[in-house]
Amino acid sequence: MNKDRKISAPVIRRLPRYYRFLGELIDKNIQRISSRELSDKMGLTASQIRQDLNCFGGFGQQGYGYSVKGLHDEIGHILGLDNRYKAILLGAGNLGKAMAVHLSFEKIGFRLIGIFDNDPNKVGIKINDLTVMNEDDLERFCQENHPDAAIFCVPKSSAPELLEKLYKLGIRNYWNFSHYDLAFEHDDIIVENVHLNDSLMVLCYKISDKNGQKEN
Amino acid sequence: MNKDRKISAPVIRRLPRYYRFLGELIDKNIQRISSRELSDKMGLTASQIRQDLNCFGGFGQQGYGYSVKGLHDEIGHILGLDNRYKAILLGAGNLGKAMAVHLSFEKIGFRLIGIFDNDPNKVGIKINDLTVMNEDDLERFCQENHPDAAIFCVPKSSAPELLEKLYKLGIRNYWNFSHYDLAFEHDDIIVENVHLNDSLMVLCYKISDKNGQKEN
DNA sequence: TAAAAAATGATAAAAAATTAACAAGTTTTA
DNA sequence: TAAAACTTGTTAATTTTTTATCATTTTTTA
Repeated sequence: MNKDRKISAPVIRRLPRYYRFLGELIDKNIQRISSRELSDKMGLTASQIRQDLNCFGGFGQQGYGYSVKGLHDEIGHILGLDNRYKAILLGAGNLGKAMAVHLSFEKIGFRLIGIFDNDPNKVGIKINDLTVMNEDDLERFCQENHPDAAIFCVPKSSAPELLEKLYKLGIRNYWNFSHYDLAFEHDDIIVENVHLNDSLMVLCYKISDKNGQKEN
Repeated sequence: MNKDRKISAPVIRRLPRYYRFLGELIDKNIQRISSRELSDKMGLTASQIRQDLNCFGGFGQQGYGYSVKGLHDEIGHILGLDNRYKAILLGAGNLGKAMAVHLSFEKIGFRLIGIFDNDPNKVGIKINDLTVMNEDDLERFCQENHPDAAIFCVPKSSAPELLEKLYKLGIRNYWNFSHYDLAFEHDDIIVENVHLNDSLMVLCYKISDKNGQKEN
């Protein structure tokens, strides 16, 4: 699929953003766009957009630009959004519930097939059309359904142990919300982190930095 | 405070992670650490750690290393975590509620002082010790309380309009969860984005990429 | 229909970020 | 107490990422 393997992380992280902006253009019924116009909208350089896209192939046409729909589809395909990776959610607390309800998994490559919690009060609750299961059912469930990925919405304290359990059950891909860095015990797992605390701290830094500059 | 202004974004984004790891060392009663040891734990190079820290000053000592507690405090201070920036939360849906309940604002530079929603069914609900207010009360509330930052947990569709409202009320700092890029209408605002969709798409890419490599 | 304008993809240049190397100083060991 | 082992902060080298340039092709205009 890819031109020649190993796309750099910065490029990959920009792809979803391209995808989003192109989606908005589709909604506005715009059919073609040049790297220049897109760069204006997105606050990037046109050069960067062309460079990024050319990691995967020449999707544009000289003198014309890019087909919005065509490029949107291409990027969706590059990201693998046409997959339906089976995901299970660990932790049905506020955060886990929010993720289950808030996200449109089906549009972005996943299907949520199970929700687990070890709190008996949570077991049995319905979220979307799934019933929260006890963590004791994990083994049976995984053997029957072979989930591809796990969404980690558990407290830091239970993260390491739970990771081991899931690793033994064959799960290698993780979306991690716990305030804990997975991925050190095993070198064959993929982890995408959402460190909310870290993000808020960065905002705190930026605010403090701005205020500091004013004072100078 | 800073040695000489303008710290690069990659460095800033690593600071919370250093802070977290140092916090764990404190919990384990470890009092000193070398850049080498820390780099092993964190999966970085020792050189990078020393380089990063030296953006802000020489916190270590030759032959000894760094005082864990001292460095933790320094980084917390650099991040501005000793502030209590007043934050309001917009959107008391699943996601907003999760943020309010899940995060320890007070430990990371903020204080949550108000929650707003435009859904009458949500107004009046208690989250933590705050009662959800109607968005019509925003103006009065802001004039009385002067919040420093807004946490954006609203749907994409209402994001642009709400941003304008808050901008007019003087709010310049945003933590953005909406699937929308703020920060183009105004060049004097600070936005820290948490694009959950984007993050999940990146995971999707990584999984697809790994599978693709296997097939090759 | 011919010239001008516009736009890509590719290559080259520049800038930024990471890693390596090392002098200078501290701690530990024997 | 003297030598060996460590470790930082800094400077240099390397690598990565971003930006600029330009030949080539397409579209638009007159």
